[in-house]
This record gives sequence, structure tokens and C-alpha cells, in this order.
Amino acid sequence: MESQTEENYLKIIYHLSRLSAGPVQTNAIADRTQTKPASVSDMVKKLAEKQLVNYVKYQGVTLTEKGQVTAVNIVRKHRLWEVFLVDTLNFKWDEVHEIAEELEHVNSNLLVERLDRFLGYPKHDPHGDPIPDKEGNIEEASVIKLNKLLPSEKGIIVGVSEHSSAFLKYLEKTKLTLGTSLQLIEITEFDGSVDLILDGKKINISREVAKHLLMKPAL
Amino acid sequence: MESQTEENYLKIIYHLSRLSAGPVQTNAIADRTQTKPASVSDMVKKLAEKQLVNYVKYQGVTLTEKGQVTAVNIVRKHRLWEVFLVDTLNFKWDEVHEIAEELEHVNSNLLVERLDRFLGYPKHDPHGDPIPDKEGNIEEASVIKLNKLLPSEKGIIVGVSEHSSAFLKYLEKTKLTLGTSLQLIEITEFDGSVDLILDGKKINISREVAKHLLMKPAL
DNA sequence: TATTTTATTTAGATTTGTCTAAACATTTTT
DNA sequence: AAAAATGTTTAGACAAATCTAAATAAAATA
Repeated sequence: MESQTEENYLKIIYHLSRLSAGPVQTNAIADRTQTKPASVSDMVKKLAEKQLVNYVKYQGVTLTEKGQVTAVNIVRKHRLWEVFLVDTLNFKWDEVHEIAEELEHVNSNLLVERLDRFLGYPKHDPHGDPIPDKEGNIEEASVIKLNKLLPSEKGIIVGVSEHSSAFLKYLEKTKLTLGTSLQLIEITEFDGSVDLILDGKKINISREVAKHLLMKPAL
Repeated sequence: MESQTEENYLKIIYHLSRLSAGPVQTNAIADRTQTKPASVSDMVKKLAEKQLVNYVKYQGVTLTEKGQVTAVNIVRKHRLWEVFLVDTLNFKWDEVHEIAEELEHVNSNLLVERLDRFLGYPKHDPHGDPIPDKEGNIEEASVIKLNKLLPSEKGIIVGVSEHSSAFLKYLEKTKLTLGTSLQLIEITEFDGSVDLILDGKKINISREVAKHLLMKPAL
């Protein structure tokens, strides 16, 4: 059994290793865990002893098969709980992340399976992230960032890659919610901000926002 | 904020102080927490520093007002989650205690209130225990143990005072579930076992079982 | 390539919650 | 009321997860 802390490390290593290829750096983990690099070194050594990560000094870490399974299972729980909070308890999508961070550590396979069934085996969480199935399979997202669309291209918002309440509230206010169709006009060269048509109206969003909107291109 | 461990101590002190009057003994807490008396001494000192308990060396502990509020809130969460598990996720009443022990430590008032509303503001958990309201008020149970009924007296099972899976499974099998009516015939002097009429049939249950069945007497 | 900068690890401490063994207090028994 | 039994606390130690400061390795730069 892994401690809550170990589970959090595994989850963060999992997420970081999807962001870029190659092993995950100590400092990157320290940033995400709100700890110091020295603490990460210690913990990573411990995870390596438990065969959850491969670790070579100064080279960073990768998840072992066992670590991967554990991490994906935590992600699965996190996302299922988020669906529960939004669909069943009527939370808003910007309110659920922190609560799901706690719920994901509750340890009962039976609970997860019953919850999954109750929710109707959802495929995506409220932010559009895919929910791994019981076996750990995840639908590979074939999405592109909004700022990678071409001028005049249309698309549907299917996910976000930033989960902070501040960001999600902004999207809510701007009507940039999941399932929304839009058309890109152009990307401003100077600041990377994006002009687009939403609901017939022309609006402008910053590059910061655009790069966290995941799109399914439409004709 | 209290740690999960501190919360568990408070909860146990709360339950023990309902079982008998006067301060709660160190050894009693040690039994329930699966720790040693020495560890309890340490923790109790810490809780006293945080003004959660009143503690006099060698005399045991009582909850302060603040400690009481904290403990009742944990009990409230525990019982609400049990209702959720049974009513919403179709768990059996003997499967929910351990899972609720984990869920009760999830820290979000909003979550508790939304859950309460979703469940329809239940008054009792699946074992018949009263659920404290948001302000911490608990319906005072006016129930008596089955082995305190008088010969020929009738009653309805409204709760249990033992939550182990083994006990609850036995009740399930014997059809001694909540809401069931029965009539006491007599209590055997030798071993305290109880003869009673259930569903028109005469059965016998041990004293151990009888004392954990909470009854509302009926005419 | 030598030097500087950045990233990482080690060494030694700290906090939390636990333990064992020994000391001490209280209660019960004789 | 003294002795025995029971209950409780203290002292000292340990594992987990963290920290700071110092040392070391790797990468970037001149």
C-alpha cells in the first residue's frame, strides 16, 4: 500500500511525463508538490526501492509498469469524483479540483466501481479529460490547442489543460465552456492573442488562455 | 485544522464519553485506536494544548466545547457518507463502515452540505444512528436495548450499537434488520439469551446479540 | 575547454505519531 | 493501612516526510 504522499508523487510524475518526453526532473516535481528538491530526491529514492519508479541519480525518474498502474488508478478516481461532484452534487467545474484531490485517496476498489456504475461509466471528466477504465486504458486525446488552429478554421472546445478555479471562472464568464463551437480569425503576431468568433460575436483572448483550450477541429 | 489522526482521537473520545459518564480513560482510548496507552498520553496532551480536550493527569479527558463541535461534525460526515453508500451506491449495511472512516476526513463544508441535500437531509444512518444537523444538534435517542424489554413486550428494531460486518451479516441472515417488529418472550436466566417472536416464528438470540439491538418499544 | 550557472544530491535537523521499558499514581484487596 | 494489582505517564527511540545548508554533478556560456 502507498501512503497518500507517495500517491501524490506518483500522480505528479505521471502528469509531468505526459507533458514532455524523457525522464521527469527533480525540480519539476518539487515545483508541483510545493516542496524542495531535496525532499523530492529522498522520496524518489523511496519510490525506487518500492519498484514504483526507475531512478538514476541526476537523470530524473520514469514510472515503472507498477507505478504507472498505480498512478492511472489515482487519476481515474480523481476524475470520477469530479464527475460525481458536478453531475450529482451540482458543483461548478471550477470548484471540484481540490475536493477531488482528497477523495482520490480513498481506498476501496468496490467504491470506485460502484461510483463508476452510478455515474453511467462516464468517458470524460468535467474539464474534458478522459477517464481511464478499470484496466487503466485511456482514450488517447486527438485534440489540438486553440492557438494551433489555422485562420478561419472552426472547432469545438473539448477540454482544458489548466484546472485552476481562476481560469475556469474566466471561461465560464466568457462562455468558453466545453462543447462550445468557435471559429478562429487570426493569431496576433505581437502577443500571440487570438481573435475568434464565438456565438456570432468577435472576441479576443490572450495566448495564455488559448493554449489551455483543447479543440476538436471541425470543418 | 486537525490532522486525520487528531480527528480520529476526537471521534473516539466523543463516542466513549457517550458510553459512560465522567472523563474518558487513557486505556479505553488506546483499545479503540489500536495504539498503546503511552501514545494516547502524548496525543491527549497535544489535544489539550489545542484546547480540544480538558485533560488532568491520571484523571482522563473530556471534550471542550470546541472539541465537541469538531467531533460531532466528523460523526455527521461519517453517517451521511454511510447513507450515500447504501442509498445511492447500493452497498449493504455491513460494507460501509470502513469506507466511511476514510470519507469522513475529507475536508469541505460545501461538500457535506451538498451531500446532505442530495440525500434528502436524512435523519438516520443505515444502522439507525442519528445524523447530527449542520449546527451539531443530535436527536436524543429514546431507545432501549432488546434485553431490557419485559416479557411479552413488543418493539421495533431502530438501531444497532455494534457495527462490525460480522454482526450485521448475522442480523441480515436472521432477518433482524431495521424496522423489524418483534415480541420478547423471555430472557433465559442462565446465559442471558433471549427468546422472541419474529415474523410469527419463535427464535433465540444470544445476550451478546440482544444487547446490541436498539428497540423502540411498541404496545 | 575553462568557467559559470543551474540542477541535484547528501548531511544533519525537525515534526508527527508511534513504540518499549521503566517509573509513578490510583484503586482494590487483604 | 499495607500490599498487590491496575492504570497512566515519562524517557528515550524510531520511521515518515519534510527542511536548510553545503557539496557535487551536469549544462550552458564565454
